[in-house]
Formats: sequence, structure tokens, C-alpha cells
Amino acid sequence: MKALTEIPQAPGRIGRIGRAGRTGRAGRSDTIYEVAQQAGVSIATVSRVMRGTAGVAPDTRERVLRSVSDLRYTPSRSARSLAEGRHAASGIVFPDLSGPYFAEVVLGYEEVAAETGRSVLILTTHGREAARERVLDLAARVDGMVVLGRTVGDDVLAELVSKGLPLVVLARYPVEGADSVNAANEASAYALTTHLARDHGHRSFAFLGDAGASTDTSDRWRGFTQALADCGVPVPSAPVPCPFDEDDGRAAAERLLVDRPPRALVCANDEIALGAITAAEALGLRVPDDLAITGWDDLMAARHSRPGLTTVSQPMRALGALAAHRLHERVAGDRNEPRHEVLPTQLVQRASCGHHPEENR
Amino acid sequence: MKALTEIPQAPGRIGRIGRAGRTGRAGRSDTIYEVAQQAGVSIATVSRVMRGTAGVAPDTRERVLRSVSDLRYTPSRSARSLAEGRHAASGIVFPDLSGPYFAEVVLGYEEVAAETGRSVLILTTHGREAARERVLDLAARVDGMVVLGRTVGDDVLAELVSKGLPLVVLARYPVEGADSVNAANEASAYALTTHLARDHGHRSFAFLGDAGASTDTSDRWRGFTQALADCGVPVPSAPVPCPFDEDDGRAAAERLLVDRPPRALVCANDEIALGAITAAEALGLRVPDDLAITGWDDLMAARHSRPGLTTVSQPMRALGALAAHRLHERVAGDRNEPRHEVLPTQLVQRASCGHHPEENR
DNA sequence: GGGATCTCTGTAAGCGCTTTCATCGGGTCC
DNA sequence: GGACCCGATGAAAGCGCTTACAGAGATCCC
Repeated sequence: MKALTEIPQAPGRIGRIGRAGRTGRAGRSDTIYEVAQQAGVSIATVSRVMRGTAGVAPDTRERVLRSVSDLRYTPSRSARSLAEGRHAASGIVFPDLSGPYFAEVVLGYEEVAAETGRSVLILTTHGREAARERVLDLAARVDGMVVLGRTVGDDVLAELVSKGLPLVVLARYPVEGADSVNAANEASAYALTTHLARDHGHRSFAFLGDAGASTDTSDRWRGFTQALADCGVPVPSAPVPCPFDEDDGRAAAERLLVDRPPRALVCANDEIALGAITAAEALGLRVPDDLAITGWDDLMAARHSRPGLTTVSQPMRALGALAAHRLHERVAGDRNEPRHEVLPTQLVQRASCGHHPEENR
Repeated sequence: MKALTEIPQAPGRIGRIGRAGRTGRAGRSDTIYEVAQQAGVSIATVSRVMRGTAGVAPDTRERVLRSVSDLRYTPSRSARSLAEGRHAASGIVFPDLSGPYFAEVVLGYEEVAAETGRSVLILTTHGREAARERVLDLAARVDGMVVLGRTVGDDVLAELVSKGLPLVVLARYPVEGADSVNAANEASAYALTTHLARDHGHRSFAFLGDAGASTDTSDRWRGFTQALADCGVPVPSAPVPCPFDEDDGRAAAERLLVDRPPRALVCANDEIALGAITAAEALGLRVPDDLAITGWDDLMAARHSRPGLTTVSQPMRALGALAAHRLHERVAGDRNEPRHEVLPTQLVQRASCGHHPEENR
């Protein structure tokens, strides 16, 4: 074994002289230098052991590992990131919209990201304030990023792409240089609307939701109008504007139903739909006898509401997981040409869209 | 203005010679050196401008800012963290338990963390696999951490504390050296159970949930038994074991109800309770006439279920937000003595616990 | 008018790692 | 027995920042 002197390894590392020994102060985290010293090896060897790089003699490795566990050494992540030029982390950006939707997407995402050895940073943009800055800050902490729906403008995304940051958008129209993952909104809207018009024979429709607010909603509106046109049913000129939560849905539905109630009300998500059911009942309308109502997302509450809410089930976890996989491929450099994927959804028929004589419940 | 030579600033920085100019390659992120060079100043000045440190002449600042925006420069986060010795990030660790509960807590947390200028890293421990390693890895990336319920053992938490990492536990019993934030589980269990026994006169009870699975549940069990004892009602010897989700609740309730149905069933959360309602109805029991059922959390579905579910509303966002505040104080060094806080909950009476003659609905 | 003070800027060390390259001490090979 | 190779290790540069310290002018005061 070589003798250890107090002379620092690198000429420039003068500061080391003063802090060679452990202070023993609680909270002071050890560095690779302390481990190396305790094990009687150089920091290079410690690094090799920590990273599992080949070419360390078994007994040396053993000695280093002992010091590591003695000192409870954990490498500094920032130092490692700086030296490696990567973060081993990825980010996911979503609007506030608290509902279960985003939670599920994030969970699906996190699970896969953890498998691929990446930490996950989350960022909610709530409305607007400083979203650009926050996203750019996040971008500096990760190797790649998933951006959901209404969070920041395409200009910001373009900026990220131009910095060379791997990017996947989710529930949002593709942007140049990024992958995209979406649910089959237009198709499911078409199927849902056709079911209402053809199977139940409804002839007067309204669509509740803000088509400008998200690409999901605008795709649903498109599928909705297309289906009506194909069924020869009058097409409303525009959606009835309505934000995303239950109270908004109730308020908007109340105004609409007092005014000129349609026979069927297609809502952009379950929360709006549940609010609309409450509003309809308050006005003395029976659902589905007087008014059919449908939602989107198949929340837990849709299953338990009275009447059960007909809705569209989306593979939320799968969306998150797929986004994570695509991002991983990008980061790993496995692929360069962009991929745009659309996951299938499923129509969930319950009582709120009308009676199904042949089905139970 | 000083002349800029190709001689590197620091003697050790020899590598700089070869890469002084921008390559222009897309995806290559600029460094402080490029900005300094373009603005004709030293990197120290650029750093001062970026951080808003006082003492930079207005026109110099102007020039630097122009270069920064020309080059779309974003400082390297790892380099900054390494130099500053901090991450400007904090972590939150939770079990898988996907329900809305955790999502809300995390959102409340993230909001506050963002306000205090910290990024948020999330980690779910799903079950158990490698939880310790994952948590320690996370610990190396953050300045402080919040740990929820059933995730890792107290030994791991102690290890974090001994490393000097500021720590807050949430929905979990306090550990030495960490703050804690909890909801008033025992008190709300006591109030809920008393309501069932005293106001509705129920005399035969069961508790559905795994008391060993989380401190929340075990506190609820404790408040439950205490209330029964105080009301002179027979106390079950143990909870009826049951995991956390709806299917589990249904299955466990089915077994229980066939066997020896109680008059009132207190469930450890809403999902179990909703499953139990389904089971009861399938067995031909009317809720609440034959069987009273209650939950916890006041999920959206509790409000929409039929009958409406009597439950306990917990301030989930507030719990997350409070944890973030306490963590911030710790990280900022504003406080050293630990704080343990309990947030009040609210009993939400709906139809599932029995008829309330004097109340509507 | 000359030292004291202030303002602005640059120099260089240091943060804790990774990794290239050089070195060293044995075997191996004919 | 010398040329060679190979495995194990260490020295040192470099990742991109922050910041203590020093220096250069400009300003001030008596």
C-alpha cells in the first residue's frame, strides 16, 4: 500500500490541505476524498468502484466498499451530473387542473422513468405566471421533458427543441422535433356522438366545454360535429364555453338548460358532466329521460353517480408510461425521427345517455 | 475595455484553449464563457449579472444581458448547484396508492415549493423494491425532503436526518429530528363514531381497514375504539383487515356481511366504503336502513355516490402546503426545534350513515 | 495635491466528481 | 533473459459555475 501524504493529488487543489481530515460534524456529507483516504486508494479507484467500472482488484474493491459503508458515503449528484454532462432526471410539465387525470398520467410516467433510472421533476404552470421561466429552469435540470396540454406556448417548446432537449408532448398537438402521445379524442367523440344520435335517436345536441382551451377538447368537438353531420342531425355552431371543473359545469349547464335545453348534452369531461347532472336535477329535468348527458375520462365518480355517467375511458397511466418510454428512447439516442402516437379509448355506456333495453344497467 | 486574448483565465483551464469559439452545432448549450467572450467581460461579471449581485455598471449589465439573450444562455444547473452547495430543489416521497389523496397533497406541496423557488422531485416507492436506494439517491438531489406514510422504514429516515438533510414527515408518526404534519385522525374517528353510536343509535360496529398499514389508519382505529368504549358500545377486538382500494373493500365487505353483519361499518377510506356499499347492495342490504357505512377523505365520488357517503374531509392540499412551508423553514435554517402539527378535519354527513330527520339530504 | 475611499471588474481557487493517460510490477513468450 | 503485454492504479485535467480577493481608476476631503 502506498503511503498517504498530505500533499494534494492535483496541484490546483490547494484547499484540500486544510480539510483533509473528517470533522465529524453531523450533517457534513463525505466526499470521495474521505473515502479514498480511508481506504488508502486514489479517488479514481473509488469512482471506479462506485460506478462498477471494470478493472479493480477484488480486495481493493472490498476495502473501498467497506469505507463507503463506514462513512455512509453517497456521491454528490451535482458533481456527478457536471462531470458526466447529464442529469439522470427528466421533467413533466402540466397545467394546474388538479383532477385525477393528471395524477394518473404522472404516476404512469414516474413508474417508467424510475425503471429507466431517471428521477422525475414535476412542474405545474397554474395559469400563466412565469411559466416560460419555470420551464426553462426545469429544462436545465433534466435530460428530457414531457409537456402536457395547456402549459406553455409552442414558442417555448421550439426553444427547448433548439437547445437540443429531447421533448415529448402529451395531450397536445405535435411540434417540430418532438414526439407526441395522445388519446383518440376525435374517434371517441365520433363514436360517442354516433351512439347518442343513432342508437338513442337524439336529434338536438349541445357541447359543453371550451374548445380553445385544450387540443383534447378541440378534437372532441371536431369528432362531435363530424358525427352529427354524418347522422344528419343539426350541428350546433359552437361549443357552449365552460371551464373544467364541476362548479363551472353546473353553472354553465344551468344557464344553457333554462335558455334552450337540448335533448343531449355532450360534456368535455366528467366533472363538467357531473355538474350538469346536478344542474339538470335542480331544474326538474330527469336524466336520461328528459336529457342525456355524457362526459369524458371515466373518473371514479362517473361510476358511482346517479344515474351512472356514460363517458369515455382514457388510458391515463398508459399515456404517461408511453410518454416516458418515448422520452427515454430520445434521451438514449435510440431514435431520431419523431413518432406520433394515438392511444385507443373506450366508450363506457352507463345510464346517463339513455335507456339500453338490451343491457343491464 | 480590456483586450481578450486566447490565454485562459485560470492556469489550470488548459482545455479552454481548444474550444474558445462557438461551434454553432445545434443542441450544444452555451456556457458562461461564451457569453463572457461575446460581451467582452469576464465570467465573474456574467455571473454577477445573472444572479443580480450588486455592483455591475448599468451599461456593462446591458451588454451582458444582450449576449445572454442572443445566445439564449441558461446557466448549467449542476455547475451552479455544485458551486453553491445547494440544489434549490426538494423531494417528496409517497407510496403508490394512486387515489386522489396523494395527488392533492403533492399539488399543494408543489405550489408552495415553486413559490419558494424550489423545484420538486417526486418519488413513489410502490411496494418496497429498492426503496431505500431510491430514497437515498433522491436525497442526494435535494436540499430537503417530505416523506409520506408507508414508504420507507424509520431507519432510513434516521439515516437522512443524520446526514443533516432537513426532513418533514407527513401522515406518519414523528421521527427524531424531523418535523411532522398530520390530519386529526383520532379526533375525527372519535367524532364520526360517536355520531354513529349516539346520534343514530347504532350498537354493533365493524372497522374495515388494515390498522398496521398506515399511521392514519391506526389512529383512526384508536379513535374508533375509544369512542365506542365511551358510548358503552361493544368494541370489536380488531379491524377487519382490508387493503386500500375499491375492489378490496368490496371483497372484504362481502365476506364480512355474509358472516356476521354489523349494524354500522366504519371504513378506513372512501374507496373501501364505496366498495362496501356495492357489496351490501349486491347482498340485498339497504344502506343506510340495514347497514350504515362511512368512509374517509371525501373524494369526489363520495358526493356522487348513491346513497351519498358520510365521510371525513381532510385538508389534503393544506397538508402538502404546510409540509412545504415547514421544510422551507428548515432548509432556510429559520428554525431548529422540531414542530409537530395536526390539521383539523371535518365530518361530512350524508345519507350513508343513517337518516338525519332534521337535515335535508 | 495626495492619501483615503468607493465603484467596478478581473483573477483564480474551489465545488466533487469522471475519465484519459501514464506508470508500475509482474507474468509470458521464445 | 530481454521484449512484450496486461491488469491495476494513480495523477491530473476538466465539467461550468460562485465568490473571495485584489487591483485599477475615479472621487473625495482637508
